[in-house]
Amino acid sequence: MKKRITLKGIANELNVSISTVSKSLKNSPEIGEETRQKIIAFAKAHNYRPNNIALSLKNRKTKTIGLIIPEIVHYFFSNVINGIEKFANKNGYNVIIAVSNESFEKEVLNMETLANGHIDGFIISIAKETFKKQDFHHIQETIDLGVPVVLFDRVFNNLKCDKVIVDDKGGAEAATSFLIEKGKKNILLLTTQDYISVGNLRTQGYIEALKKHQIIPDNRLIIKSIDEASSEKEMSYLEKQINNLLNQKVAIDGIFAVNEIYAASALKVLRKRNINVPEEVAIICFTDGVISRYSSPSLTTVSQHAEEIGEVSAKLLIDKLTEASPLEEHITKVINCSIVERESS
Amino acid sequence: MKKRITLKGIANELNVSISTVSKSLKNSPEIGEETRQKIIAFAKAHNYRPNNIALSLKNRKTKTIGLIIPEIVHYFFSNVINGIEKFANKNGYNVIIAVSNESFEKEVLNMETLANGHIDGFIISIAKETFKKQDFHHIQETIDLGVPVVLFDRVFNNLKCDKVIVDDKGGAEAATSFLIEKGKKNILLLTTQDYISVGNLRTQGYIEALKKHQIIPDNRLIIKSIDEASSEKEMSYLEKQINNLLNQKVAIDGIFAVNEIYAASALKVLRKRNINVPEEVAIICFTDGVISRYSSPSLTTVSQHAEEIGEVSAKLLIDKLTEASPLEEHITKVINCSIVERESS
DNA sequence: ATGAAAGCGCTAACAT
DNA sequence: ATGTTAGCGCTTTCAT
Repeated sequence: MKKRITLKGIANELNVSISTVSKSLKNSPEIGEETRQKIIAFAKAHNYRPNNIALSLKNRKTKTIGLIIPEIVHYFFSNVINGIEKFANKNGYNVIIAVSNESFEKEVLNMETLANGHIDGFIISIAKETFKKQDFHHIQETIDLGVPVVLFDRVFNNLKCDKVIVDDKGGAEAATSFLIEKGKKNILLLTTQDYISVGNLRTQGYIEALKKHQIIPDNRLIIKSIDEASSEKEMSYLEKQINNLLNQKVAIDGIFAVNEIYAASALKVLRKRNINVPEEVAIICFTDGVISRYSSPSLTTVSQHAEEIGEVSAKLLIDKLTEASPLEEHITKVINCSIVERESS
Repeated sequence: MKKRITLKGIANELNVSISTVSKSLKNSPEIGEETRQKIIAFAKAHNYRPNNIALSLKNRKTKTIGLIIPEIVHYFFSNVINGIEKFANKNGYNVIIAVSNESFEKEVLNMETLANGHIDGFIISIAKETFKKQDFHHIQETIDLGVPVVLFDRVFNNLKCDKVIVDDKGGAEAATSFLIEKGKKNILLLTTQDYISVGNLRTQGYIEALKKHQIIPDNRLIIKSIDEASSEKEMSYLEKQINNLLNQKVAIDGIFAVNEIYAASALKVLRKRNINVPEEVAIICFTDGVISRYSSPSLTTVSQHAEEIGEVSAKLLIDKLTEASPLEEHITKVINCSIVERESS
């Protein structure tokens, strides 16, 4: 276990001053050719690596980005991370991840620990609990301190910072229209309660699409899930609701689900009832994840381009960090959705 | 945008020395009650936060863990991250993530950037390409430098460090036995080529289980997938093979797949042929992920306890960092698998 | 061409 | 009880 060599170490070994070593390794023309070569050779031989911490202390730059997300075991978020990581690395930045686990307290704590010198800027997707509390002081304070912040997906409009959001309403409208254009008329919507903003937006998109096609929305065809902790419970609730509807002989020839899991629930019911997908009922859902890809039949989805969201977020932040973009101006990028067609439609 | 206040700033404002401030904030009894209170109050009012970077430079400790994984958009790995993150946070550590993307070069690069002061230790799952090259010098050098390393899942035995591995063989044996004990006799194995170590181990476990139950392994019942870049190609290859087998009227009443995707392929074929699961054919597979949970029928799986793997890895590393465990001794923890029963069996 | 010294923010041993 | 100082590793300005 040899210790990592420092400038001082090299200077001592070679009987020169620390600054001579520093300059040589930076190929400063100030230093004589011979000395420089000698120092460079020695440094290479001893595998010298500058201590980034020391650099950070001097530069006030850590070249790392703090990422705070509600959860990590999630197709959307892990893809966003991927996008951020890719772009950041390409630009010499590291990414340090903290998971809020949808908790306000953990979000605040995470920001505090990272804010003190560890990171140059934040990329955040706000926890559900924070929305419920409507308490964004921790983010506001960070911004006030001059630390650049980029919000993605779960954003709060009153915060003055860059934002990257998904065109949820537009995507939902496109999805619904897609089914209508396939000749479907009675489209069941599986969505969340209205206070969940993405669910709400997607519901709006669904209604918009119906109206555009002169279809009158039918309340019986809108099922709003309960907000259960466990997705198992949500699933069984939805299954029951769908079964009820079918038992009442309500005609359904299409289903638009605001996420994969809701679509999976529908698929389960249809399969048990021997209803053919897509011949009798076509399905489309949000989130282009593994469930959609590997279910049978595979599901047509609305892709949110999670990786792109990550890349764009990282770009916005790094532009601020490198002052490529003015610190006081803030933009909101809307990432469009696109439909990925598969067997279920 | 007020600047973050430092000890020096406080000292100046209050006309005391920096060390008086430092000591006060640490509640040192050396300092007089009155001065201390005054300083503490001032610090609080100005929202003083110590600069962690400066601390790191002094302590030679960054309180952050470097995590290097092959990919992040992956149920297993994202669960491991979750486990690491949880345990690390609880113990005051941050996690900085770098993705090798299965590339040797990126793995080496990632380690280099993080090794220079950023992190106290590494947790690594080795990239496929690194195994192909059999070049582990970057990890060896890190260990030689005295930086603790913990390897998980994809480990290389010759490296002297702590390791956390999955009991792949045991899990496969249990899975196969599980089907046998359900009365299944003709169990199809869907596995990878032998050079993929986990696939290989799981194949061994399958054969072991058959032997233990006096069943002679039948080569026709072992399908080894091709090693394609795209899982779509793999899927269609597997589907074709399974169809062939069924066309030849080879009897099959159980399927053991070494991962969810292979099981999903099988499910697809069976559904198209109207073969009932689990009545006619029971299915079990490795990886207790979302595909298994939300497919219909849902799949019985072998859970690898990814989160536990993460927690144990983090614990091993932090024990080394805090010298709770001797630096020169290395242990290998084997995490057992367990079966999660669902509809497919 | 080379080196000394200050300073980034903090701690701690050592004065006073 | 409070202050001075050195030092963590490095950069940079200002001597020599």
